[in-house]
Amino acid sequence: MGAKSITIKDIARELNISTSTVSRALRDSSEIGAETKKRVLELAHRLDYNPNPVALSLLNSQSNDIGVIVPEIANPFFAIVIAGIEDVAFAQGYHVVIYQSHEDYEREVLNVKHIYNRRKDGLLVSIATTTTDYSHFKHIHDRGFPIVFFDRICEEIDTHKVSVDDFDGAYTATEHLINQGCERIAHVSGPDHLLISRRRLHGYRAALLDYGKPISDDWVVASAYSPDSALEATRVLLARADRPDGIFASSDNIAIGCHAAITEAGLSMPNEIALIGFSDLPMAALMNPPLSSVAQPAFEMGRSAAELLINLIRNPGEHTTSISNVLKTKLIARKSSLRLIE
Amino acid sequence: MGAKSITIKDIARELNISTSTVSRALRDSSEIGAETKKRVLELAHRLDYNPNPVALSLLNSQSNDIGVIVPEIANPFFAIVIAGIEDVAFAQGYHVVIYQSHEDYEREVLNVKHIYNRRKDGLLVSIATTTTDYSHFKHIHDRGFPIVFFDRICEEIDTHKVSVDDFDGAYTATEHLINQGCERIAHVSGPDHLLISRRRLHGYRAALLDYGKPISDDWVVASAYSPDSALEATRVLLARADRPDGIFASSDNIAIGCHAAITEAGLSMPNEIALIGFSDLPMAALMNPPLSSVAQPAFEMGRSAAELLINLIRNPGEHTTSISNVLKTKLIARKSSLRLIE
DNA sequence: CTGAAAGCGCTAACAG
DNA sequence: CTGTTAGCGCTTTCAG
Repeated sequence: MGAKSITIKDIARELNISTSTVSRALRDSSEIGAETKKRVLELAHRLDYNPNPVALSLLNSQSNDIGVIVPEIANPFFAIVIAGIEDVAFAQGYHVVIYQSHEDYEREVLNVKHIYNRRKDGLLVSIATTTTDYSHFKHIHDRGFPIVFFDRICEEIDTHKVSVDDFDGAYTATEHLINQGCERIAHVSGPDHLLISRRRLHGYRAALLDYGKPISDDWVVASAYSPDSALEATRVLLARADRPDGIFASSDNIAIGCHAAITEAGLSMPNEIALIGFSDLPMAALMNPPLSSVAQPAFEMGRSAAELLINLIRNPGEHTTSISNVLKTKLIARKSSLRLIE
Repeated sequence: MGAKSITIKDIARELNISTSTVSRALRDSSEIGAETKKRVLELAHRLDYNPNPVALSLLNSQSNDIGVIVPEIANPFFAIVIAGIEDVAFAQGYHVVIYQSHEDYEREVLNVKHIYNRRKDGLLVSIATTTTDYSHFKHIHDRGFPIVFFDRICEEIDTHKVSVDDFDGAYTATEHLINQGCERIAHVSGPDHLLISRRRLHGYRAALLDYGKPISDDWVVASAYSPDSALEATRVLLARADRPDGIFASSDNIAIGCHAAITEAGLSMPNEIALIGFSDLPMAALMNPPLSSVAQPAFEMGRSAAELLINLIRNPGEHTTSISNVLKTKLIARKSSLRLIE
């Protein structure tokens, strides 16, 4: 198993002093003689002593780790959020441990257990699409474990949350399609039970209503947040007699599927049909035609969530009201929807 | 800090037996009476008892966690490799803890320390581009800590490695450009000190040599493995009097930069200039024109690396020769390079 | 079949 | 200023 790592005991023996003295010297306690302190520090350095974090963790029931659960790290949106989280956490001396639920409820439950049992100091989470029961979160939240939700938040639990203004972003996207002259605007939505899906759907409906455009359930098709699923859904949409001339997709991943279906059907973007997504992932600009989208401040979302969590960790018990930080989105118009020169 | 979690001590007290008996009953030891065993198990279940993994970890100096260090999870190639790793690890009862070096040497050193100190059971790593000193790996490897390198491997350390046949993949890509009628073939390479960069460069050179095509250092420009860096490099290349009519990019991320530069210069792909990348990331097919590439079996690479590592963990000391698993690549020809109908 | 005791590495009262 | 003791939660000899 390899050479044993050295402990304060080794240092104590070598120096003929007690382990507590070594411990105190290492932590630069004021009640240790300058001379002793120096000798300890020197030997520790020479021996390349490293405190055993596991022992610390057992002692304090804390780890300086914060757990993050996302559906998929392969999704660039989440990768960027994580970068934001790490940015703050690292600066505050926390290490970020990443977990993937793979959109699977069972896996999410396992991850939560792992995080709780391993004495992580807190949890940042964006819930899986298959999750409809929140008792695993409730369970640890009731025991005082710090949780902050981001993006795919859970309304049922009273704690801090960070999200974007999905309604507003969706409204703006739909409005944009209307401004470009679209008359029959469809929506490929995300899974129903996800709050972000519903909010985006509502924003879409509200814009149509405000502008007196036709609204119909036939124009709204549900899809998972994946290109494959969206491809299928869009095919159905395009096969209709009253084919839409504009599509607002609930995410860029969905928009990729729409994009493929439109290309496959031989329709021209944006003239025969205009398309806009949500998130503005890096690849949006690389598509052909480049995909319009609603940009989300992913990095900022990660930063904010991490800040709120660390606050919760450091000031436990302070039963102030839970904060819901709602970030602004930004419309990015590209060729997939730009019919007019603005 | 919330309700204390319950321990074997609680169970012991409740049942008026000793903790050791509880411990044994829980582990289904053969030397415990069926009756006692039943009562313990029942109470444990009723109380929702969970063993404290931190205590176990302190006791055994192991954690059932394996650490993985990648440059960036936002890179889909690594995200897929990780999925492969998780696939194997999860089935074997290990949890995968993901670390990012962000291509930063200092960060990589920190990650390695964390993994070693936290008593992770092993390390899977693809090294950062800025890493030129391998002593942090050497240090823990010398102490018997199990390490397996994948993709960006480190030759200096004698342990298992998983990579693809970079030379062969590069040769095939270059050969493909030659077959498509390219005469002046350039290469946008990755950082020099990365083995994969050098191997791909050599494959490129070998193909040109074999087919009697012109070879020149002017045709080879170095770039970081990022679109931005490649964009700059390609601009220089395209500004040359003897502009190339084919480019082999050392990775898809580099190819994205080449793609942008070519489009920016108003050149047509593949007729005026053909382009091929390396990795076949999902986005390659979505570009316009779709990007040709050399597919790497990323998932398989993850699986293989995890298997080798778990083997190393479970059979320590067995000083058999280190295995180098070299996986095959596959040419994926798309419109960015296909001039002829094959 | 079961209990008492020691110990993983470290810190924090409690004595000197 | 420094040492002794106890304990975080668990397993594992060693004694019954």
